[in-house]
Amino acid sequence: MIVKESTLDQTLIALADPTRRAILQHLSKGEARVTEIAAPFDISLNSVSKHIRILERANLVRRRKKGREHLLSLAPEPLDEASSWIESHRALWSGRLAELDNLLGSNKK
Amino acid sequence: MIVKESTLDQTLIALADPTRRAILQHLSKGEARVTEIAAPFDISLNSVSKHIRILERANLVRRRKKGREHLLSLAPEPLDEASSWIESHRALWSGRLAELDNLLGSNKK
DNA sequence: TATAAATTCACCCTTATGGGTTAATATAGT
DNA sequence: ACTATATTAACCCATAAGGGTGAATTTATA
Repeated sequence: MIVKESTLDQTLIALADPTRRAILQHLSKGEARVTEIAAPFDISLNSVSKHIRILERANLVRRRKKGREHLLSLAPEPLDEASSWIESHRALWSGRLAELDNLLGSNKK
Repeated sequence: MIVKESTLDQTLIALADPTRRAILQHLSKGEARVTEIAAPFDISLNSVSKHIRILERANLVRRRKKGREHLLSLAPEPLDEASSWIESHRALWSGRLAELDNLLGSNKK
């Protein structure tokens, strides 16, 4: 049973797919329509549409409608949380391992 | 069809689950057995075992057997790749958005 | 108004996740 | 040799992902 489903979860899930990372990279060049985003991929427009929904769920992408076109743009804020989680743990863990290596090293007879 | 299945994918998938992040956090205090890791959770030992397998698949956790006990320990290296992907894109995107804000700001009559 | 374009919706299929339970395996200890 | 412990294996179940197709919806345009 899912209790909370944090935004961090959704962000990491969204980033854990190469197609979605490519979509984000495309959007880093500026606003784009769904069809434009889909063009480089040889999967259906529909699949791309679903990937976009997952990116929206994670608040990594925003949509604004202009007539029949849906214009997508980046919203990088969620990356802050993901980045800080990973970065803080990375620092902590590397530190602990280094410390452990020291202990083992100095115990070596 | 999955073509490559990068280590970055596996790392992000592994991190995108709160149970697995909690396991990593537990392991940051040092090597531990599967049973010890499972204790704080009210899910079955078996479920925890599966989570650990996913962490191993991402090379975030290493296992060494000592008799009937399996001792798990952290291997933080994969975090480097994840961190650098996110961090570099975060920087890029925030930059672009700031730039865009500037343009819009200066165009405002 | 009729048609074309841009998207999504509603389905289908397959595979993976995350949970469970009940064996099976391997090792420790008596 | 038994028995208990630590862990995985082999299943079952439900749900979500990731892909597809074809219809529906909305808006632009001839």
